[in-house]
Amino acid sequence: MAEFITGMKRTNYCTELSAADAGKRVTVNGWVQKTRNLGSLVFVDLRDRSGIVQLVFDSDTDKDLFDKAESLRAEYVLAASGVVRHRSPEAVNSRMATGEIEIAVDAMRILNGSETPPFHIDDKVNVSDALRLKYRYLDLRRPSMSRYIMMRHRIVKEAHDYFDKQGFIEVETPSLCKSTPEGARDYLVPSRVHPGKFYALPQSPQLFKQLLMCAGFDRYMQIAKCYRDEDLRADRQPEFTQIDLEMSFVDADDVMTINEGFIKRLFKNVLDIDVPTPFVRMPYSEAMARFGSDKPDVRFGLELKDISEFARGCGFKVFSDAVNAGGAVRLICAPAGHYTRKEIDGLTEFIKTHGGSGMAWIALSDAGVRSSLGKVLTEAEIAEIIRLADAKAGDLICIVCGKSGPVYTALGGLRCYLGDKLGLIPKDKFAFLWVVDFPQFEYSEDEGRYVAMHHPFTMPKPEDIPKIEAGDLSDVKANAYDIVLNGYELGGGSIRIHDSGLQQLMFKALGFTDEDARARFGFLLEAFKYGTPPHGGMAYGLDRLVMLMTGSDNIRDVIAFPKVQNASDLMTGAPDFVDDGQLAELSIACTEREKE
RNA sequence: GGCCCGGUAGUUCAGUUGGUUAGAACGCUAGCCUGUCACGCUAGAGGUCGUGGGUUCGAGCCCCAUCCGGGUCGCCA
Repeated sequence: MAEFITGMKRTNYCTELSAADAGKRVTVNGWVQKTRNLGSLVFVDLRDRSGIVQLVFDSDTDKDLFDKAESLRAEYVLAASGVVRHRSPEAVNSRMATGEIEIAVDAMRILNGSETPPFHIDDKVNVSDALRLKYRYLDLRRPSMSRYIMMRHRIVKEAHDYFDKQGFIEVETPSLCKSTPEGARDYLVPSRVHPGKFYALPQSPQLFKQLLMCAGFDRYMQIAKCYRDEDLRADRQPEFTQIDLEMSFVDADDVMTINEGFIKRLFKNVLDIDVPTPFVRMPYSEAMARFGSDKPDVRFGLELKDISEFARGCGFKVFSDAVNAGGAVRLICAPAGHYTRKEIDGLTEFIKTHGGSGMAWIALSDAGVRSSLGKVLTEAEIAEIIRLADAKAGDLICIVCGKSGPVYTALGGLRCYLGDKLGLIPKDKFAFLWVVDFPQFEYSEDEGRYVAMHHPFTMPKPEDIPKIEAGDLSDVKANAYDIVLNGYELGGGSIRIHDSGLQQLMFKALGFTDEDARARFGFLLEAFKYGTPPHGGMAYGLDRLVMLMTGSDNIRDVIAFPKVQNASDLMTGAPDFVDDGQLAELSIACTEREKE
């Protein structure tokens, strides 16, 4: 039977205690990490969120209390009082923060028992993700996990503090919104009082923050929950958090500069790392050409090279056809290594699963040049590729051809894969940059029209507005910027359109009829009539930011209660069926469901 | 929607060409132990081999389907 805590509340967290506290009587509250029973001497490692301290019960301990100590099991919840004392020199544990001391317990209450947990609460223990997530509250007791969650708190606090100092005001925006047409799939919420109508959960507070600028708040920020009903990834959850901000009377430089200040302060205060500013600002076209990605990891080289001009006239029809069809032939040159045929085949397989149709290769081994192109190109042509690739003995040239986009995807992916595999990536480095000058539009094969690359409220570069008016959307640049860290898109933003005429032109360019535009965004166009200031902003993916700052490789680790790949919650079982009465109330027809 | 990897004790895993009673470590239970901190020693319990079919004299192993978990491409304005 559980005992009460009355009179035995914590005086200190476990790791607050040190040799300086010797002789002091303290009370600690926490969980039993481990007991070591040596017969007439019992040690208990007690854990709270700060860490571990050792409790001792020995021959001086009252008999009943000693028996109680012997009955303790892992994860029992204790309140223990006693005197802090030095350990004898040979008993000091230098691997432990509190290894110089222990608490000689003279009073203890068992506040709760515990069944043997399904896995040991310890960072050293490997446990499957599924089990960890089913018992997330136990997983979160592990020191590394609790450290992640506590660091997340500090990061959020830094964001609040910094932007507050810069004059930003936090405003909450609605979770029950109007469904937006373009972009990600919405999570829908049925309305009870409006049969057949639905709210959508916000993909971002985009329009609300623009309207806050219209309202004159000038500088807004919010830690905002966002929802996108798309498939998950290691760095993507359906429900995620943004550090969202918007500013009036600014241009893109102002937004970038104030955010460089944020990153600088954040990394200094949380990780004690000095991030040099300003960040490199790299045009989108350069990022793609050099790294095959709009979120390049610039911690290492292994850059792409374009050999389309050579390929156009070469003897290999697959290459020349690709170029003449408007595509490209590009390569990366992997540094000296011993590339076996099996490894090369593995790389080819990688290319095929990352959008490429195949991979040609040239290996410069000591024994001579081996190549998949030996039968289709002359020796001189192969020598020319080697020259263009600037390849040296031992290098492996990987060549991919086809439509430009897939070639970038495949080689950009291969670049990161090889960079990691060859150990070229300095793991302790944080390499920030801005990617700027994004295209305003991209052509969607699926929809057979141009769609907004960022979103339809993004300001085009002023000099490109005539192109939109002329109906040529192929080469319009946006006044947009992404902040990129180590190959991850950490956030992005833009200067927004604040003029109703220009906004209407954008909607028209995107193929919305006037009725469409009015039905979906009439409130925005309406607002633009009443003196909306020029404005712009950005949003960070907070979860990704925390993931990168903690050095974790999975976004689930920095979210207290995340979802698994099929977007379900293994702990609560969400989503789940609801009863027919609930559905009826929402005017939703009952569908066939599998009965157990 | 496609592709790849995985599912064996509470946990992490091993399990040979399909062949007797499916193993190890840790954990758990009981006993012993005064300086442990990966405590030690002794003994013990613990298995629907994800699930359902099939092939076979015989299936953890082979085949088919399916569920679950992970990664990824598409997707993510």
